[in-house]
Amino acid sequence: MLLQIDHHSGQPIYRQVMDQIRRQILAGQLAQGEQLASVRELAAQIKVNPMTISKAYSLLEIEGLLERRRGVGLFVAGLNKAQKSRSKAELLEQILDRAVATAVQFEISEQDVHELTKRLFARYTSQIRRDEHE
Amino acid sequence: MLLQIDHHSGQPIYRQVMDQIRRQILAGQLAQGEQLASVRELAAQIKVNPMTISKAYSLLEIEGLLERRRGVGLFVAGLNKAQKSRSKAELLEQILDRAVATAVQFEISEQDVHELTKRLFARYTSQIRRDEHE
Amino acid sequence: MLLQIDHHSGQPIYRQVMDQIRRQILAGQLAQGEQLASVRELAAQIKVNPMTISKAYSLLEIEGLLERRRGVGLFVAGLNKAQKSRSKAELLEQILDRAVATAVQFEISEQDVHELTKRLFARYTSQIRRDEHE
Amino acid sequence: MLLQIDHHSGQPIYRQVMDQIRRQILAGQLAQGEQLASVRELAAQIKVNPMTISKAYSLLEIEGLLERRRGVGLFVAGLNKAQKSRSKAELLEQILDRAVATAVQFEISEQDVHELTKRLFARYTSQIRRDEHE
DNA sequence: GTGGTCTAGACCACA
DNA sequence: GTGGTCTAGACCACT
Repeated sequence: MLLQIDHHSGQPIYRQVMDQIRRQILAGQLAQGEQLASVRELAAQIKVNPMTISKAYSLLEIEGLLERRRGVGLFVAGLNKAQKSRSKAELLEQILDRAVATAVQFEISEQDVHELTKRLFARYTSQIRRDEHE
Repeated sequence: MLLQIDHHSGQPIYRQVMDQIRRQILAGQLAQGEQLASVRELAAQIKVNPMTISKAYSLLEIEGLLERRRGVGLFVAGLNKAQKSRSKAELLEQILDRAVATAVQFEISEQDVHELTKRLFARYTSQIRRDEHE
Repeated sequence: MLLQIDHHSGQPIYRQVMDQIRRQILAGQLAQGEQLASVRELAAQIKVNPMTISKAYSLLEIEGLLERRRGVGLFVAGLNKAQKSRSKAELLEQILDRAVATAVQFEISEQDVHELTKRLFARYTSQIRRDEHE
Repeated sequence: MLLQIDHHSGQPIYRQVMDQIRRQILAGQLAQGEQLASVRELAAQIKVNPMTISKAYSLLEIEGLLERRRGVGLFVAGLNKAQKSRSKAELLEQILDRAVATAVQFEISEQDVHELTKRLFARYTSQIRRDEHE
């Protein structure tokens, strides 16, 4: 499990951990039933206080995304495909809505937004290609 | 000056004030040279402590968006068009980038994002039409 | 009487007025017995509230640098040469002391300070030459 | 960390704190990565309200001189040598410029300024020697 | 433990 | 009238 923590973003670390794990589960990068890294292991990896990881895991368990098996560890909970794609769509719409609202307020045209979107997609695609060739 | 404060968002009030004023300045809804509502006035309007408003104003002054005239009040600072449109574009790109990154991670196609964007724009446009007919 | 007011310096306007008049008196640019511009006149010239000028004048009167002649106006008070050159030396030493203290704290050598001083003097000298040719 | 606060200087306390910490960082007396005294600790030491210290620290963070580590404390930010010596030179030049401008206005010769500077340096040097023998 | 936010209320400086 | 500073004390979020 790869996590990127930005200590200077103002965003609490436990939230950054939660967000990234949640996204990986929705994206299928963390498969259902898969075991997560232990609190200590993950804490050591990203060099933060174990309490911080524990908090993130607990909150994800409350959300129903993780399942605790006592004495064993934490696992990715089952989530059917419909739920998953609904969650994905909702999360995307929520973020995109903020972008569109901003564009409308700034009187930036739909056309300009469309072109900017294309540019950003192209950037990610070329990024991925580079990663694959490494 | 109209501000919407959400006391339960977790986002600090002074930041909400800053964000909304910053956006209004960039959008031109607050014109250059215009005097802002006084600290006490705005504080009374949104029912918070004057210090909270004062803090928001001070930080915006440090950012260079506001200008103080001692004993008189605070005014929208001069900002040339180029700076303004650059700031607007940057803010939009920053938000849109998150949306695209999310779509890529979730393997949602550029086409789907485009259509969702269209839907969201349509929603705002009809919203504005309704507002105009009031 | 020429005054330069910087509205963005943080320094109160009435203090800027006081400092500049005090310096001009010490430098002899405002001669003993000379009449000062009236409160209204000066206020109009530098575009500030007349109360601000009035405050500056009153404080300078208390300091003994100005003399009020009722119904006539304010005049530069008498100050003997010895007092004047002592005041000048004191003011300069006070400012220079801060510079030296800073250099010592930053471990900038006396030699470097000397050379910087030379450069700054040269800058002012060429400035004055330009002014004289205008 | 030693700070001298003058409660009667007219200069706001939070600014005095900022100026002194800024100078200590530039002078290297506070090393990069070093943890600062906690808000409560420093507040107790100089007997002011914690918010006053907090304000000073926050503004220095905005300036980029300090770095926050959430739940841990504040640390001196990394600043490369070039930036540091540039900042030092700028601060010194700014102060020295005022001294030279004053001398020019008062028609005090460059030679006299030079000698005064020497005297002031000598005073600080002997001061330091005394401190070292204590 | 750390810093951040907010309040209520006081007093000051400025124009 | 304007904003700026400071206090005392509360509560919260983070590690």
